[in-house]
Amino acid sequence: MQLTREDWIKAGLQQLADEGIHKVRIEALARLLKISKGSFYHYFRDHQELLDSMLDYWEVHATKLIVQSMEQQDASLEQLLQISFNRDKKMEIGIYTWAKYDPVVAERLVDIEEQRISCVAKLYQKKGINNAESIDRARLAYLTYVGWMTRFEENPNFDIDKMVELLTSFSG
Amino acid sequence: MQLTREDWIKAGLQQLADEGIHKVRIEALARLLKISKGSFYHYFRDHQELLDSMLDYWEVHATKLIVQSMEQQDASLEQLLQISFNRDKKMEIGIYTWAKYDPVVAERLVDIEEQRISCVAKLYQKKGINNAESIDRARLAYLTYVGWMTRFEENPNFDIDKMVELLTSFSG
DNA sequence: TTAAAAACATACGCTACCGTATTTTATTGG
DNA sequence: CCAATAAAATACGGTAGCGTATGTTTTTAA
Repeated sequence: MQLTREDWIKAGLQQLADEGIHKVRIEALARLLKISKGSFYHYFRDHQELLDSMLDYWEVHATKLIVQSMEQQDASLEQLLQISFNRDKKMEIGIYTWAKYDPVVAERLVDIEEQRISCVAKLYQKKGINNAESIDRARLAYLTYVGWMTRFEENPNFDIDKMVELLTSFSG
Repeated sequence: MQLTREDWIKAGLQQLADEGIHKVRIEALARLLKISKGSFYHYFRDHQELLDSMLDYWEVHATKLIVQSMEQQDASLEQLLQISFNRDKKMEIGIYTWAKYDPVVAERLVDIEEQRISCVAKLYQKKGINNAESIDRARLAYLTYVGWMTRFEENPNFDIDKMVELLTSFSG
């Protein structure tokens, strides 16, 4: 079966999730796809173009669509946080770690995370919390999410339910 | 002036903080230290031994000493969080990112973070919060810290004071 | 002072990548 | 069917890094 450009991108993203951005190498992907590396250059000018394409692909498939569906579905704050904390995080943490090495990725991540934060902030407002505090609380929830994503695989002592409970309870 | 083993370790950690673990290369460090790479092998058997030594060094100098001093100095929760959020984080984030690529580093980080968490939990208890909730709140604060460490450089919209305020206020 | 040891420099072979050039095989439209 | 195009394979030269071997300088200790 003939490969497509998208096959290379998916293989790159899979490798990113499994091994990190530094293992996203043309020859390694070619081995995984059981094809010669020569054909890679039919679909991409160079290694960088693959990386760019991977980020584009992820941005559309893993983020924009999710934010949209959350805005539509009218989910509760608790539900949104539970969904966020429970989704498969391997790809996501791969992207975040990648951003630590690539300023272009880092920049695009800021846009995405600000979207996510304002999404959460709206749900805090729905619970009757004022505008300013809603944003602060959304930022806190988001940072907790990033921290959890970073550490939950290595340290199993973090209880999602407890975190969500604390993040969604009012302060006195 | 003659170099020491510690000079190589410090250079390695500096490179880790500045460029990440993947740029901690023998020949790159030799260039930085303005010395030939041949002499590296006088102090270390191989590249891995340098990495091991770097982790040892960091564990002693950046963590054990800090935890000790905090336990002694009888600081408040707010003070501890402020100090944690304000310290230079470049080295720390370098280590955490490194852990994503190296299971040995990841494992040692679990011990360290559990120490830190129980340290924070004790301060929550001092404020009159019961044992179980203190630990949950300490975990929340810790995850927020990790998330903030990961993102604050790229996204300046996170306000430390607001985060500390939310983390230290009681819930109703 | 001088021989041994430590520190440092140089040169080498090896591997894993990159990107290019060239050739071979498949696919497709006229 | 058969050119023309696309896809894939092969072969090449180049770079960066590893670890070893070997040679040179510097330091140390008897």
